[in-house]
Amino acid sequence: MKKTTGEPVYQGIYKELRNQIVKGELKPGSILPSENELAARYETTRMTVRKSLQVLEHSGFIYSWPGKGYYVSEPKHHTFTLEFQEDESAEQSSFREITMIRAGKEIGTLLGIGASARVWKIVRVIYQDGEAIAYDMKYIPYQKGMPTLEKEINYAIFPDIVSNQLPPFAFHTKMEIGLEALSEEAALAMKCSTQEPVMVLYRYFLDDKERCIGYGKKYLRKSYGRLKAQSGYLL
Amino acid sequence: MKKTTGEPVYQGIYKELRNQIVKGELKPGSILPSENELAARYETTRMTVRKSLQVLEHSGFIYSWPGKGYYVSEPKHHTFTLEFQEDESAEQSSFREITMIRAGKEIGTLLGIGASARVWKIVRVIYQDGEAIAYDMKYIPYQKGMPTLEKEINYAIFPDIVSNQLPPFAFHTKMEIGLEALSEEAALAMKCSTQEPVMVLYRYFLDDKERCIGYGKKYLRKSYGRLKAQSGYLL
DNA sequence: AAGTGGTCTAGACCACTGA
DNA sequence: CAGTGGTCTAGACCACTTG
Repeated sequence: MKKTTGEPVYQGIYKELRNQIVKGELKPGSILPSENELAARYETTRMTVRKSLQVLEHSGFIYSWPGKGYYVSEPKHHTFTLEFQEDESAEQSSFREITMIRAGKEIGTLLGIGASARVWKIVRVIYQDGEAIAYDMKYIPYQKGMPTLEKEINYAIFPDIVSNQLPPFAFHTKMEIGLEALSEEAALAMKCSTQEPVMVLYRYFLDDKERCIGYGKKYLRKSYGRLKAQSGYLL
Repeated sequence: MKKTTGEPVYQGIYKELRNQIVKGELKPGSILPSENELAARYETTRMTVRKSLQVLEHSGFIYSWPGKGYYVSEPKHHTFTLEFQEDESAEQSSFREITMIRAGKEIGTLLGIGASARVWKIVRVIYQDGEAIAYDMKYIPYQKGMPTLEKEINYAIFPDIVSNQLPPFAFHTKMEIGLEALSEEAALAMKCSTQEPVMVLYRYFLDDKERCIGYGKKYLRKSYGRLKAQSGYLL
């Protein structure tokens, strides 16, 4: 293929194939031309064609079946991406409180420790325009040799706290979104009526062996707004 | 590098580098050895090393800066993946109703059509163990030449409906998760008390020009359970 | 047996970054 | 300037699928 512009050859091939898929000329399940045929058609080599196909594969448009060929994928319209940043803009407007408590049965079970084990409890109230919109609770098992948590807690973003104990790529998070009534404790701190319905974000920080090393629960009042998620393909 | 097992060379290199990152020996922001140095160290070629690095890059562990080198990324602990399947298991237990209505102001605005335009409204109640757990509403602009929707509606999964009009890769979805009180209409159909708090999933089906071609609203009662999301890295 | 994708080699030229 | 990653070539051998 002639290089008429500064655009890499493989990107041109990628775009042509992608457009055929997006337009529906190549439907899910149908097979693509083979690497050799594409290489011949575009007057280039297999490796360059493979680069195009790998980009298509990563973008979710196609998959390969060794010995057979490349096929157009079924689009994953059920997979969403949700960005959840922890109160980055709310630093000043959030009030915090740190206490050391006994885990208790519920938290102890979640964290895989005894009910009488010591646990840091970190509480924040998130305000917006002078109104309390969320109530955040974090639970972290206490360990000897832990850095003075009170000092570090200024950066009470969850991943950062956990990162003090584990390398940052050594853990992952599971999140659940549910519905509850506001607890008395939270209602009191937010100065609103108890039993008010709220969305709840449950967060589990897990190490590589799926052991829970941190648990968070966050009440979101209606005024917090909606959580947003996206599904789709990069065009 | 000697091939002692059937494992590809690039996978071995990938795993070694990945383990160093996961263990924290290579921290976010630090630079990796250059392609040439890795090629020499593993007694292979640049192209093979590049394959390893590309896998690492796709997995989110590193990024490249042309002219400088490869660097360890900051882990994205704030990006979650949420799978939301539409009631696939509930086929038999869901009741449906299809009507054609005038869009009205709210729906008309969302769909970018006039308030008096015709719109299909598709309603389903989702049951589980004899109890209504969710109430689903979908709105789709009526168009001439549309296939008989009543017939197609047996497959009333949203992406499939939209696919009748557009190729399956030509649209994407935005979703929002919020909190509301149950509408009278929904409470009536589900035989529960009106004003009951529920989670709400708002879904917007958008074409490549961000025009809304379908809108959905789904009430989830507490008994529906929690939505689940994950963030993390493949090890 | 012929065709497919998966892996790998040993070069090449380019644009870019930093000393 | 030397070093880096980005692109590209023209081959090669392998395991797998299909007729």
